[in-house]
Amino acid sequence: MTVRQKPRGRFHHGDLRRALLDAVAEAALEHGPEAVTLRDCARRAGVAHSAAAPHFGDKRGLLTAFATEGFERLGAAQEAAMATAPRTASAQLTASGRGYIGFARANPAHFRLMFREALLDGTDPALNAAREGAWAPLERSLRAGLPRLGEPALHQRLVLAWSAVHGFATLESEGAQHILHGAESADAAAEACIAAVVRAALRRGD
Amino acid sequence: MTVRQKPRGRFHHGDLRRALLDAVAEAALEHGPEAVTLRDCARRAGVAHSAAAPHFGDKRGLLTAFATEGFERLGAAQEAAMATAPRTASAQLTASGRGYIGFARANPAHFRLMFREALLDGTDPALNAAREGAWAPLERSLRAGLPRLGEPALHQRLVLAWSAVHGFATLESEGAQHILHGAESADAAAEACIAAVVRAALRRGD
DNA sequence: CGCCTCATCTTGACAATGGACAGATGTGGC
DNA sequence: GCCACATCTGTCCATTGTCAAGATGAGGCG
Repeated sequence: MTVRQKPRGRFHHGDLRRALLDAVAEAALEHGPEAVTLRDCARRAGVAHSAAAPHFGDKRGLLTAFATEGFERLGAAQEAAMATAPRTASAQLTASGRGYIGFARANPAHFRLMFREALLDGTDPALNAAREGAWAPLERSLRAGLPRLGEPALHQRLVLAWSAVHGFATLESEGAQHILHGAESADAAAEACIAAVVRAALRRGD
Repeated sequence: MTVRQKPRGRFHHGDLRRALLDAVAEAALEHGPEAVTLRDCARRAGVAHSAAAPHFGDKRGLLTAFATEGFERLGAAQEAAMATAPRTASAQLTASGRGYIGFARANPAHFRLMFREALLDGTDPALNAAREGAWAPLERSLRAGLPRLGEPALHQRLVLAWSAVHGFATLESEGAQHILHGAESADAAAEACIAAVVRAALRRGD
């Protein structure tokens, strides 16, 4: 009756939980996030088609766990970039944006799946915690850079920065590269976008 | 063998093409864009599940036609907003953003489906034409407002504005309202975001 | 060591889906 | 009046996600 969430030891398969999550990454990269199939993931992991049930419950559970891992890595990418940047507010904010867009670029299918709400379990506490954690660095750096701004005004800056960075990453990973980049290189477009966002977000005055 | 009451139209069905597209809109609104089912759409339209083939080919064709219609309406929403706004560059750009976000708000499921590249036929000429047409108003108004800016710099402004407006609309329609709005009203958040984008996009200097 | 509990995994079944096909049925051209 | 053809129906098939029942092996306890 008691369902143990954490499998303690490796069982028949070495680590099926990890193997299945890796299989999701593979499948999402090959055929797109919405085309991920439970049976295909099981095939990739070399197990029967219902072997995922003890670990993730159902397909939604598997994708939710995958998305949770994505949000954790998205937050970590920002933290890593910020750790090696100067402690200036603008440098920290720039690093956060670079980490965000960098993660979306390095893991386009993973990134897209993280925002397919219909495929995920929105009530999962781990997912929500990871999601909050992923957008905390941006909020923290912005709040540190604008200490005297009131709460509502600060929230507006946050929405602006979040929208622009997320919008760029989304458009890029969604197949609209031809629109975004034009004749320029992808990196230059990203850098220009981040710079503009940082300037607008840290602008003085209400 | 359920007896179906056929509407007395010219043909078997009055206008099945339109009925199916409306069914897609209904289904997408109820269960999300990725949960749209060909058979369910056919049921809503009161026809057999293979009746869509002559009109749209397959499911992807149906969704592609639906997305195409969405891009056309997205462009029209911006044009309509711009037509009633002053001819100032900033007013035109603001109106364009309002039209964009307004469409995404009024048709959240439609808007989301338009950017599910994996569900659409990216080679469809009508889709691509409508997509270009939808983002033309923003480019036109920005280009008119910055006549002396060089091409690459102008492109960067375009990317910034497009990213921020699209990012806001995406986050809002993707179920991240709790993050975006905070204690504020949704309209205030949108207006503040648009205002910041217009200010940043029309800023003088490279 | 022997056994026993239980999580893990397999097999088989089921309903639902998308696509393909042959055939019925109405529409418009001749 | 008659025929070519687009439209629509019913049926079949492979695939999918989920469930139920059974096999398998790990680790605890005597």
